[in-house]
Amino acid sequence: MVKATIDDVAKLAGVSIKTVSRVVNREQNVRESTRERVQQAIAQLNYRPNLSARNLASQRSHLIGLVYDDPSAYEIPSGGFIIRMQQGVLRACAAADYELLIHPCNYRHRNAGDKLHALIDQVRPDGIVLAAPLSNMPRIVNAITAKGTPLVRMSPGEVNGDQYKVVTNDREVCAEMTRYLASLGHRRIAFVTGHRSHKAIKYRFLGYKDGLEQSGLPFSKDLVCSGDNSFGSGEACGDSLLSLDTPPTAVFAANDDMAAGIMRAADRRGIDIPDQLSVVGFDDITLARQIYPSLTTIRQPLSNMAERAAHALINDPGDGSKLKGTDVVPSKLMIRESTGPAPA
Amino acid sequence: MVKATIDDVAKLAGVSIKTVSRVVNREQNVRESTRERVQQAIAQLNYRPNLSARNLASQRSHLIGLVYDDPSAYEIPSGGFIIRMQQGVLRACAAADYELLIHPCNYRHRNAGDKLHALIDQVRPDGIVLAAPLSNMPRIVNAITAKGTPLVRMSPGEVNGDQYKVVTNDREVCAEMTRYLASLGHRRIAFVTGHRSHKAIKYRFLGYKDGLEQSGLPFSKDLVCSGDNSFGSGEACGDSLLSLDTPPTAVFAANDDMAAGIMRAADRRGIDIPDQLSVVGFDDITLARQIYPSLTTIRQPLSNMAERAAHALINDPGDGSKLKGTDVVPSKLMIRESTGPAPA
DNA sequence: GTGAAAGCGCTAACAC
DNA sequence: GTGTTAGCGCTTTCAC
Repeated sequence: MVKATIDDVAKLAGVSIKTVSRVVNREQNVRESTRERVQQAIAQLNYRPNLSARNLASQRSHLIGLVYDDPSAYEIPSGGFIIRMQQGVLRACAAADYELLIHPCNYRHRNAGDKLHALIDQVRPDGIVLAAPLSNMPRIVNAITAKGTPLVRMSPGEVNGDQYKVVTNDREVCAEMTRYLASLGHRRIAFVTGHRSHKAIKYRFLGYKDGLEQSGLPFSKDLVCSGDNSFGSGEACGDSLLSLDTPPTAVFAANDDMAAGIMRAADRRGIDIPDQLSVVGFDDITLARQIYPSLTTIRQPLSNMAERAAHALINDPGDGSKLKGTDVVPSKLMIRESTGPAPA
Repeated sequence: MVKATIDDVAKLAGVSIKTVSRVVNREQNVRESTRERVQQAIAQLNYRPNLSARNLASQRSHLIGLVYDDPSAYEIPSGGFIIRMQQGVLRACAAADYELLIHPCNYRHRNAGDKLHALIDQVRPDGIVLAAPLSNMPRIVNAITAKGTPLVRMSPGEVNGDQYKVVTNDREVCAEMTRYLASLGHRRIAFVTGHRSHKAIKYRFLGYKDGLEQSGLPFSKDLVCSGDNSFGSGEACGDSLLSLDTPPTAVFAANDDMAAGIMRAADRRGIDIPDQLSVVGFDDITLARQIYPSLTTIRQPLSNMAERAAHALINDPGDGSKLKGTDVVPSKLMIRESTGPAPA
């Protein structure tokens, strides 16, 4: 099957290639009858513009790059997080005839920036969606912006500048979850923090403190344990929190993987969830609905966030006028089976 | 930052652009001293060839497409499966300066083939890795081969023709797992089948039957339940199997998601795993290690399979001589906590 | 409204 | 070994 080119279409429609180009690119100034004739020729020949030629001539690639922390760097990559971002970006791409290129990036490597440059120079994506925690790492962000590639950051934590970013209401929703636990009668609510390099996760901790205060509960350092977002670190924190002289009756983990680890640690000790211990997480990954009891958590609208990010990139007129400001997509509580009234 | 072109490099190195091209493409017939001079110029200008120009001129894109069943089509996409394939393909790509384009495809849609054509015509990937179950659907396979794009199929089930394919030893390893259960004293071993559209999964069922026979156990239709690969269908099958007058003491599910569903159904009924019921799955997704008790399963080397598939595509000389035959990457048992001796 | 001509940055074929 | 010359298929001036 030989490919039809713009010349074939032009010949069949009896117009110049420029006119075909106009129709394909939906430009103004084409008579309706001409447009129809060209459309017909396109359909008949099953013509589709060659991306490379288009890119070469126009300096656009119709490709979006999604860059995220390389899951191979982790022992047990859960993946649900990544899949959901991909789905969001893919929705935006599908709607605009873009394709998606994925590029995991291991920020621990010296040459992470070089690899990004290779991506940008060779493929020239029209824009890059950068996921947390890479989105808060100046080295990574600069590697991209230095090349002038339009960039949207997801959950970058605190940021300077008015570059467009898509975030969620980490702090507010975590305060809400903490108040929910307090409303169930819990007075000793522990918190398991996330990875240091992930700035946005710090807001979850702040939200937890807000929630305690709003509920009139004291904050205690003893009830805070440092995790690194992994299932294993959740297990370890669970062990240490449950070994306390007066253990907590509820544990709030900064993500679901750690919450699952905590549940596992409780299971091992024969502690019943939710009768003796309530556990909550953040993200609402697939696992949250598959473990038993199912996990009360906070649904982060990752796929919507990613979709909005990609959408902004795709619809940027080129002067960057759309790529400013902050887009807040709210998260919400998902109450399931892992939480219940505080034990008497 | 203005991009350096091949002309800039040629000028700086004092050679023609063709020589630069030769160096970049590692062709023969360049004097070592010349090569070095060019390399230096490349480094100095931080030159990287423009993919689009290269593609346009050479008809190669340095892009690999990974096409798989669209997870958005499922209520709870588990994703671990997809992530692992992506990781494998990405390893092969990274080693060869290729980038990866992902293209979920919903075979239930009428226009699935059209979307694939759009991908192929516009982007012109140098090859496509096609995952199961799409790899056993003639409509999808033909949509790709009709365009002449090199294709590697993963786990296509029975196939005609000698097109290169990467598979695992489903049947043999499932027989092995069944024998393992029998060796634990189980005599009533149930099987939960996978989705009809997924041909390779049928081999798992055949392996189960082989294993029964090899262990001298009778096959009974009553102990077979039809699932569709989803967690929910596993739960449903678990319910129905555990309601039998003489329920099985072990259940073998054709994938991990369903095994997790079965565990959940058992949990609900207060049936202890593994003391009263052994459960095993297939795939070894992340979940297998995160549920409690952890799941005994079969580790499918998805990422290796995908890597081999992409590697073959990338290193295909163009005449398709490498893209023949079948590559069998063996799976292996992962014995964990969800299996134990049959109850007395 | 439409078309002609000139590239975009690279590789391929063929000269030297 | 190295350089020259044509394109690859499209978009972009700028004419008409």
